[in-house]
Amino acid sequence: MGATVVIPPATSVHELLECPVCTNSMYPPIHQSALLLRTFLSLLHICTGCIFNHRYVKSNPREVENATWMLMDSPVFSFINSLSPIKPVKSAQIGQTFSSLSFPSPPRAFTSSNLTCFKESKVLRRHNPFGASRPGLSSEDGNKFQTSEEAIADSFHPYHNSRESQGNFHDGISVVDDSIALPGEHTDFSAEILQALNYNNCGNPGSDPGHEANSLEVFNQGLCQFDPKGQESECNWDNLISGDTDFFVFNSPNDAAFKGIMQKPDSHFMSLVLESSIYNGLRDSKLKIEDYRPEPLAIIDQMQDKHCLAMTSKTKEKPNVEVVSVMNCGTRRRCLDFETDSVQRKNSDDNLKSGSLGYEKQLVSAKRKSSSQQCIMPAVGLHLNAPDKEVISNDESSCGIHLNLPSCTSVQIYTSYEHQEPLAIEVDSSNIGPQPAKDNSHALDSTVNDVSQNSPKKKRHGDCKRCKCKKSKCLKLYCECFAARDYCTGNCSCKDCCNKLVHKDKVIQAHKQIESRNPLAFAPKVIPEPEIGNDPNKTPAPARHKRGCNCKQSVCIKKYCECFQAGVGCSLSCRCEGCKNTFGRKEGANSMGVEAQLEVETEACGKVVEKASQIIEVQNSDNHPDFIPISTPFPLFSSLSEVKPNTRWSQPPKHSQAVSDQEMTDVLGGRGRSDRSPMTIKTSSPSGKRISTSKGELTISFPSPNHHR
DNA sequence: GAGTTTGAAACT
DNA sequence: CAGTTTCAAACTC
Repeated sequence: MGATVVIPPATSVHELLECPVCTNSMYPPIHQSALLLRTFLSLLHICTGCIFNHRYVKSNPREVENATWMLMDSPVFSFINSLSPIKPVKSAQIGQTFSSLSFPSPPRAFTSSNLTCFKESKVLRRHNPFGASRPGLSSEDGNKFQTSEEAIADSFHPYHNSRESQGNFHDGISVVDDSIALPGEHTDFSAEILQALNYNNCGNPGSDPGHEANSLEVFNQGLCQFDPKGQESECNWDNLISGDTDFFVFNSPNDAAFKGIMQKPDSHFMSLVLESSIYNGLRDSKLKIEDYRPEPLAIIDQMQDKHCLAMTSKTKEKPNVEVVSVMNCGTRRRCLDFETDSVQRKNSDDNLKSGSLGYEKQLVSAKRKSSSQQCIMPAVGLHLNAPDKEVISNDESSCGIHLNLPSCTSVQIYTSYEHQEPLAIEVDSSNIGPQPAKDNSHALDSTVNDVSQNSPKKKRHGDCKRCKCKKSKCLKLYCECFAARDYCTGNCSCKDCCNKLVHKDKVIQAHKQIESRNPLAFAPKVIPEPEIGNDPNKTPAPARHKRGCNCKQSVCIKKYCECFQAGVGCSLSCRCEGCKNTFGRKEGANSMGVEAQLEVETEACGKVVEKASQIIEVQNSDNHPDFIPISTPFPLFSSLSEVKPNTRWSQPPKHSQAVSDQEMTDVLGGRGRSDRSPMTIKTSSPSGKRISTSKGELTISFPSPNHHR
C-alpha cells in the first residue's frame, strides 16, 4: 500500500510499451470485456501475457479475457490491489481540439494486432486515495460507490449480481492530472459542477460501510478520435488501456481528477466506459454519481443498452458538456448536463434561453418516453455544443453514442456493449466537410474486430446485429449471446428472447442446466496447444479447438468449421473428413492423393496470394500517409514484403473497400490476432510452397510433389 | 432478403 | 454412446 509507481511514458504514438516482467511488447487490449483488467495492467505496464500464459494469450485472446476471473486468484491482482491509485505527473497533451477536430488519424485495422498503437503515455504516479484531501466525501459517501475492484469482481461473470458480490476490495486507482490548470473563467463552472455533483446524500445501503469511495470511471483520451475533416473517426480501444495521455480513474467526482476535468473544459479529454452486463459494478458507480446531481438531471429508466460514455473535449469553444450515462437492461440511466458557457451558467435558471433546456426537455422527454414505452435506448454518451440537436437517439439500430460536436460534427459511436461487437463511429460532418465514408464504421469495426479476434461467431461484418434466434429463446448454446454469456441487446433480432436481465433467473437456470450437462459448455473452445519442439513446421498453431470439429462438407475451410472459424488448425480431436483447414490440418489428414492435395494447396495458397495482391494493390494505389509499413515477422508475408521491402500493413487503406478488414484479417492469419508475435498461418504451405516476388508480381513455387508433411 | 447449407447443440 | 432432430450461423443466389 502506498507504493509509488512511476510509469514512463511512451515516446511515440506507435511505440509499443514494454512489459517490465517479460520485456516483450505488451499485448494490446483484446476486447472490451476486460476493460478494467486491461486498465490495471496498462497502468502497471504489465502485459496480459504475464498474467496469463503467453502462448494462450496469443492464441486465445478472447478466452483469456473471458477468463478474467482468473485474475482474482492472480498474485498480480493482489499486487494491483496493494497499490495506491495512480495520478499523472505529466500533463495531458494539449493542442488537440474538438473544435478543430485535430485528432490525429490513428492507425487503422491491423493496429490491434501486432501494430497496436500505444499512444503517448503519461507519467503516472500513485497517490493515496485515503488521504485527507477528499473534501466533501465522507466515508459514508464512499459507501455509495462500488469499488473498481468490485466492479471487476462483479464483471467476472456476466450473470452476476453486482450487489451480491461485495468483495473485500479497497482502494481503486485514481489518476489525477495535476497539470490541469483551471482557467479562471471556468472556475465557476467547475464549482458548479462539483456543487452539482453533490454526494452528501448519495448512499448505498447495501455497500460495505468500510469501503472508501472508489474508482468511478475509467477515462481515456484518444479513445475516440475524430478526423478534422470528418472523414475519419475511430474509436481505438487500444488506447483505452494503452497508457494514453489522460487516463483517469476517478475516486469520485469530488476528486481532483474530476475537478480538473470539469474545470478545464478545453482539456483534451475523452472517456468511454462500456457498460456491459459485466460492468454492473462500474455502472452502479456511475449511477451513484449521477443520482445526486441535483440538476440538471434527467433520469431515463428502463434502458437496455449497456454503454456509457463520458467525454470532455479540448475545445476552444465553450462546450456544453453533457454526460449521459446509459444504464442497461432495465436499470436506470442518468443524464448529466454540464454547461461550460458562463453566460449559460449565469442564466442557468433561465433555461429557456440556454441550450441546456433543450437537453433537459429532450432528456426528460426521453425519460418519459422510455418510462412509458419501455423503449430500448441505445447508448448515449456525451453531447457537445449541440443544444439544438437530438440528444438521445432512440434508434435502436444505432446502439451507440451520439455526439454533437461544436464544429457541427455529429459523431455517432456505434458500439454494442458486447466485447466482441464491432465498434463504429459515424461522423456527420456535413457542415464542415465532405461526408465521411459511409463505412467509417469499418475502420472501427476492424479495430475492434481485431480486438475481438479469435472468437467464434462474434462478428457480423460491421453491423450491430447479434443473434437471431427464433426458437431457442436465446437460452441455449445455439444463441451466440447466451453462449458468450452475454445478455441479448436491442441489437439482436431474436424472438421471444429470455436472455435479458429481466429474465435473469431463467438465464441462470438455463446456464446451470447446460453446465450440469456439460460443465465445460461455456469454457473456451480453443485451448493452447503445447509446443511441439522448436520446429515451427510441427507447430501449426499455438492453439487448437478443444473438442475438435466434425465437419463433413465444409472440409474445414469455411466458418461452419469451428476450428477454422477460431483460426486454429484441426487437431486429432477433430473428426472432420477431408480436412483442408488452412490453419492446419489434423495429423493424418493427408489421405488425399498428391495431386488432389496439391490442388487444394494451390487453391488455398492462391487465394491468400490473391488477397495479398489486393492488399498490395490497394496500398500502392492508396498511398495513404497513415498506411504504416512495418516489418513482418511472419513467414508468408516476409515473402510478400519483398514486393515492398520491409513492408507490412498496419492498417488497411482508408476509404478503400477493395480489401475489407476482415479479408485482410483472414489473409493475415484468420482472426486478427491481438498479439504481436508472428502469426502461424498454415497457408505457409504444408507442402512447402514458397511465395516469392519478382518486380512486384507474386509467384508461387512448389517443391517436389512428393513433399508432404 | 430469402432460401439453402452446414454442423453444433439438443434430444431420444 | 449413437442416431436423429433442432437450431441458428454461414453461405449462396
